[in-house]
Amino acid sequence: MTPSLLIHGPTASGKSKLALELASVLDGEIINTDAMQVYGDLDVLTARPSEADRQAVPHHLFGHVTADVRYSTGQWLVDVAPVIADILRRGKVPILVGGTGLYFLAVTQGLSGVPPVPEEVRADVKAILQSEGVDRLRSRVSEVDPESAARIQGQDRYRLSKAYEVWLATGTPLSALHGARRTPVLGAGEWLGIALTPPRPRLYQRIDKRFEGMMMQGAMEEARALVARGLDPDLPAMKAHGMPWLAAFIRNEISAEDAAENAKRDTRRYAKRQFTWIGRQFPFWPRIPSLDLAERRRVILALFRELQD
RNA sequence: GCCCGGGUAGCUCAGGGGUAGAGCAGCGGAUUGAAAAUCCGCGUGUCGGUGGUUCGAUUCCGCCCCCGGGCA
Repeated sequence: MTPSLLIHGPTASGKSKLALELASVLDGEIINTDAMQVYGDLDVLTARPSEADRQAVPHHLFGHVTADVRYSTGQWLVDVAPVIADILRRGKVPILVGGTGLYFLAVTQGLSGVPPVPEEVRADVKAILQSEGVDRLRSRVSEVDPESAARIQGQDRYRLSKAYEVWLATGTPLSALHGARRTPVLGAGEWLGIALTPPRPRLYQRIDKRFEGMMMQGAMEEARALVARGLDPDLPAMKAHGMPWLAAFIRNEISAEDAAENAKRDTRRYAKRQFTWIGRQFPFWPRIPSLDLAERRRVILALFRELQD
C-alpha cells in the first residue's frame, strides 16, 4: 500500500518548496490543501507555486476555481477524492500540502453529512442577520437548536448563521447531524501527517519579508484587477490576506504603509491560529521545528519509509 | 564639559510616597461544508543603576549610566 503524505504548517513555513523536493524524491504529485490557493485569480497574494514548479511536478487543485465562487471545505473534499484515487492508481504518492487545518481534518476524519444549503436560504439568513443583528440570530438558534447555540461562542455570526441555515433547510438541528460522520477519504494507516513548526520569531520575519516580495511581484496589480470586478467583499477570495487592505488603499481610504502593516499583521495572527490548530487538532503528528530543507527531508523520508514497510 | 528634557510592558506613552495603567504589538483558546474566515479570553513589568530619607520609594534627595536638545 502506498501511503499519502500530508504536510501541514503555518503560512510562510516553506511547505511548497519542501513538497516539491519530496515529490521528486518519492515520485509523488502535489495536491493543494489550502483554502485560498484554489482561487485562480489570486496568484501572487496566495504565494501559489510558480508556473515552473507546476511544470516540474504535477500539481492538483491549484487555482481551479475563480474568485467569484464561494468554495468550501465540502467541495474540496468532493474534488480531492478522485484526485487521490487517480494518483494512487498510477502508483504515485499523493502529497497533500497546505495551511488549512480544517481540510486536513476533513480528509482524515470525514465530514458530517450536512446537506448543502440552498442559496435562497443562505440569503434569507443573511437578511435576518443584517436586519436583526447577531444577538437576535442567536436567540432564534437557541429556540430550534439549543445544543448548537450553547456550543457557539459569543457573536460568531458565521457559525450561528450556519446552524440556522441548516435548520431552515432541513428541519433538523445541525447538532443532530454532526453526530454522524462520513467515511474519511483517507482511512487510518493510509497516510502520514507531518507538522512544520518553525520558531515563531523566525516565521514572523519570513511573513513580513514575503509580503514585501509579493508587493514587488505585482500584488497590487492583482488586487486592482479583483477590485475592478466589483465582487462581493464577502466572498472568500476577497478575504485573502492583504486583499481587504490593498482594496482599502485602492479606494484611497488608507496609506500604502498602513495597508502593508495590516496585511502582515493579519498574516502573523493567522500563523498564530495555525499553531493553535496544530497543537490541538493534530497532537500526534510528528513536528519538525527546523527550517532547513535537508533536515526536513531527512526526517520525513525516514518516517515515510518506516510506514511503507 | 555645562544647562535643560527624558529613561515605566515588545513599541509609543500616561501616572504618581502604600510594588503600576492605556493604545498598538503580542499571547492563550474555540474551530465539522465561508476556515487566509469567524469568534472567546489574557497586561505579559527588576518603573535605568546605586546609595539615602521614610513604617513604606517606581514616585522625594544624592551620585552614576544611557538617550535627545541647547550652549560651548
